[in-house]
Amino acid sequence: MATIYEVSEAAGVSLATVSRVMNGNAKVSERTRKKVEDAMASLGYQPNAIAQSLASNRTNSVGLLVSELHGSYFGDLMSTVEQVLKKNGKHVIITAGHVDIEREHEAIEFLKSRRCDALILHAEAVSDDYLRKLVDSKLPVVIINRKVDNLDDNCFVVDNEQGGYLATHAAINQGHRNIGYISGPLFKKDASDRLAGHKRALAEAGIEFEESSLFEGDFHESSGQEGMQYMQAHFSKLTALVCANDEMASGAMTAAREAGFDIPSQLSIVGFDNVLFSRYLYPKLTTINNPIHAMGEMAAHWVLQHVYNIKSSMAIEHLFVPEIINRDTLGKL
Amino acid sequence: MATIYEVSEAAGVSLATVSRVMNGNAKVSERTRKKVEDAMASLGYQPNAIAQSLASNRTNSVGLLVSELHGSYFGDLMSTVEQVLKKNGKHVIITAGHVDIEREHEAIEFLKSRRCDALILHAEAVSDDYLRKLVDSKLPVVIINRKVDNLDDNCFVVDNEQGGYLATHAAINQGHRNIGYISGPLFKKDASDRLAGHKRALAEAGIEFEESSLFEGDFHESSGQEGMQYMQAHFSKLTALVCANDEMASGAMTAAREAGFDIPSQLSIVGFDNVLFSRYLYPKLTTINNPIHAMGEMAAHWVLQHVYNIKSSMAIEHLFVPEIINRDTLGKL
DNA sequence: CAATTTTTTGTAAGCGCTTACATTTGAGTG
DNA sequence: CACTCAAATGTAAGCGCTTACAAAAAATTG
Repeated sequence: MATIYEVSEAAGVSLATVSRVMNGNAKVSERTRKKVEDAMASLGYQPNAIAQSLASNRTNSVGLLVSELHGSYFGDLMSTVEQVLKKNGKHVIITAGHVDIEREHEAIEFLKSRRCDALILHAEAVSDDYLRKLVDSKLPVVIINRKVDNLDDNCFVVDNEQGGYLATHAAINQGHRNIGYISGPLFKKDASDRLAGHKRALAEAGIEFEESSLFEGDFHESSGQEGMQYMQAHFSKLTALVCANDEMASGAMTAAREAGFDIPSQLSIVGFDNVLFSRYLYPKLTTINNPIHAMGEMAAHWVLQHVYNIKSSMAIEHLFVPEIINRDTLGKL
Repeated sequence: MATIYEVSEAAGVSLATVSRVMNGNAKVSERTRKKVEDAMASLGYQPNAIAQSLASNRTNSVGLLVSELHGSYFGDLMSTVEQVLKKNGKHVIITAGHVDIEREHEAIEFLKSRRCDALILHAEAVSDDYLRKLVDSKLPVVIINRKVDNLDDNCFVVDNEQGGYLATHAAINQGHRNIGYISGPLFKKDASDRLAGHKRALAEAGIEFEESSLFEGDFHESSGQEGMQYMQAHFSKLTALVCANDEMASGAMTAAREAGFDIPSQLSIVGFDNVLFSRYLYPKLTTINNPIHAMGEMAAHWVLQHVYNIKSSMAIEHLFVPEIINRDTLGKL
């Protein structure tokens, strides 16, 4: 692997000059630029990014923490962030935190040790305090899908409460009054916010919230099935079921079908997130759009603007509004 | 951010000693080790991985190229590889090639410039020659889901021909004789191998392959729909449809349903890959298991053994056998 | 206890770049 | 053509580590 020395020798110029043509910042005469470029080409020179980073204290890479590497939600997020950043010559280092405080910690430390220029975090387990300290340390950080007090400028969130409201409101609009709800793990802010929205819609329509109508799931497919089974046992009067994410909605649909319900004529279902596969389900899932794509894009642009001084026409917004996607699983009562 | 100098000063030892306790390779007396560790702790010292890499010519990171960052198939792959490697203190740098020769090239160059210790590639667009050169360059490379001549030791593949055979064979076993086939883009080896298997099953059963029974798709959902429409127009006698991946099977199912077919009583469908969502489909998709999880695991272990000398009990196998997953979309004729 | 061997520690030369600063080159003047 | 001044190039000091090699300290031996 050729080094900058060999290039400088082959081109008959100094190290500094080679570096200058590589980075294109300082001025170099046309003639020498040409010589250097020829030398690079003939040697197949490829700069050593590690050495560049060490010398310049800039890695041109941004760290991205997601909870899982698989799953539609994170797939969309990673894909979007990578695309925007790569388009601007920056690179993404992705790590997974697995919603575990230790592992999220470790992942963030890893990203820091790789000297990422900025961090984009979908951190669910670490504490608010930890995140505040991180931001205080002057490392540019953006936080996705989580609102941390005093860190408003760094957070990008969807209005989960409003999303929860919209889902239940849509069901009520179709005449439903006995509405089951499968929530996510309620210690998670987004899960409890969505539930709060559900309750608000209920209250607004003068429907009393019944404890037995609630099943606390874990955002995974299987807990949707369990939730549906729970409903049959404890809240069998339900005509509509609102689920706090699409995975659980899918599980609930399977269980409902196995129990002999036709969807939506006998049971309506509403999901949340609008992940890619929600439209592959049968019937196609009515759900709440979680603008994860828009958030990822925004996060990437924030980094571009704040860290790399690359301006874009995109105005930075911190709160994203969810909206209902009407498909085929919500029917009139 | 504290450096090794500050640690050495605080501990009253030399640079080298600090380095030694960090890496734990050379021997250091208990007393000094303790002093150094205390100094590190009190300074909150975190080694600079960039500097370590430059000095040691070892980054402890392996590059992973996938075609897309989203999608079940790649999600599974990334997840598996990351888990195995992280468990051994190695890190993964993920990039996407988007099945485009330029972008795959670029992605690989990026990984090389980041000085990855090894590369795990799911490269679909670059040429065999390019890959051979890469391997010749002494960079440890493992290639997933692609067989390159003379690179047998570096390739991990599923037997696609056998998979294609199994899918069609299963349909024939259920009495089907008019079997449509939606292939992937045939310039791709895996797509043409699967088709070859399909033809072998046909031939074995004494069924003549008809050109009109074949639709060449692109592995995406929408081409499954198009394929189904094509079948109705040009091969309407079909009673079973074999699709070269689950995405297309899902699209075909949607189109079939819209055309009024009941699955599987009026039309049977078989997929390929057994990605996660195939069991969320309704009816649950009968498909061929593509042991992507096993391949990812194997690839990671190969790297561990060959690059880092970390032995594991896992024996390296290069060919993976597919098998049929019987669910609900294939019925008796 | 001096001599020898072994273990522990220190010294210093890189790794391949960037960049402040110094020097050279080359127009542009009068 | 000597004299400025700006533009182009070169020099050299790091960036924060690792690691041969050398030196010192500790353990062993007769």
